Amino acid sequence: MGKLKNEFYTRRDTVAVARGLLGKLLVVPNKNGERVSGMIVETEAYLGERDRAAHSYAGRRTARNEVTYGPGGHVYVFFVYGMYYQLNVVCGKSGSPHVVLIRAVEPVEGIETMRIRRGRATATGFCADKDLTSGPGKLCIAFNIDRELNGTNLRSGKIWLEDYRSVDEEQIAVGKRIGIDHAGEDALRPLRFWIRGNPFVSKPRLEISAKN
DNA sequence: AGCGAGATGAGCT
DNA sequence: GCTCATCTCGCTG
Repeated sequence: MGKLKNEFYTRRDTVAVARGLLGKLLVVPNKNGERVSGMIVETEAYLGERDRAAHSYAGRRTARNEVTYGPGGHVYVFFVYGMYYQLNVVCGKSGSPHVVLIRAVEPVEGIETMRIRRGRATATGFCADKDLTSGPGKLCIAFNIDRELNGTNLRSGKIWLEDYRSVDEEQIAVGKRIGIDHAGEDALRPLRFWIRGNPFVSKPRLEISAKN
């Protein structure tokens, strides 16, 4: 169960990384060293300066997205909607600000820890298991991911990815990315990937084709 | 089971 | 000022 090598993030195109991340295990140990982990079931590719949906579109390089201009194999975490964080993996080589957004995982280890953290975000203090990590904001709460992790190397001891399950190509569903209607034609591109039928996928019904 | 509003802050797409 | 790579709750039916 070793951490994924750096080449996983740097050597292939971003779509291949987004597909390849399905079935991998996201691990973020807590302060006691307990493993909190989940299998990635939904991703989106953001293709840098020529992608209207990307933060770096048209060369907008700012303090916020600076780490996306660095080498692949690091984490890009940003704050959105005044309340939520989003976890991304930086891909490719320095100067090419491509990322893959991790949109959903299936809980594997540390599930009780996730229940406590997610319960704090609800009025009742309770969170159904199917809602623990079934969205980009939810999984950041369940894994305690915030801006402190921005820029962290994925081969550090704070957050990493491991091999876990292999996913056949025909299990991968493809669709439009979520929440980027402002991106014009790029909003239609088939850059969202998920494991068909997995109950932790955030919006399963938007499949536009089974193959790329 | 599906919508609309509200929460909340950072960057202007 | 307004727009978000969102989520929860409360209303409808």
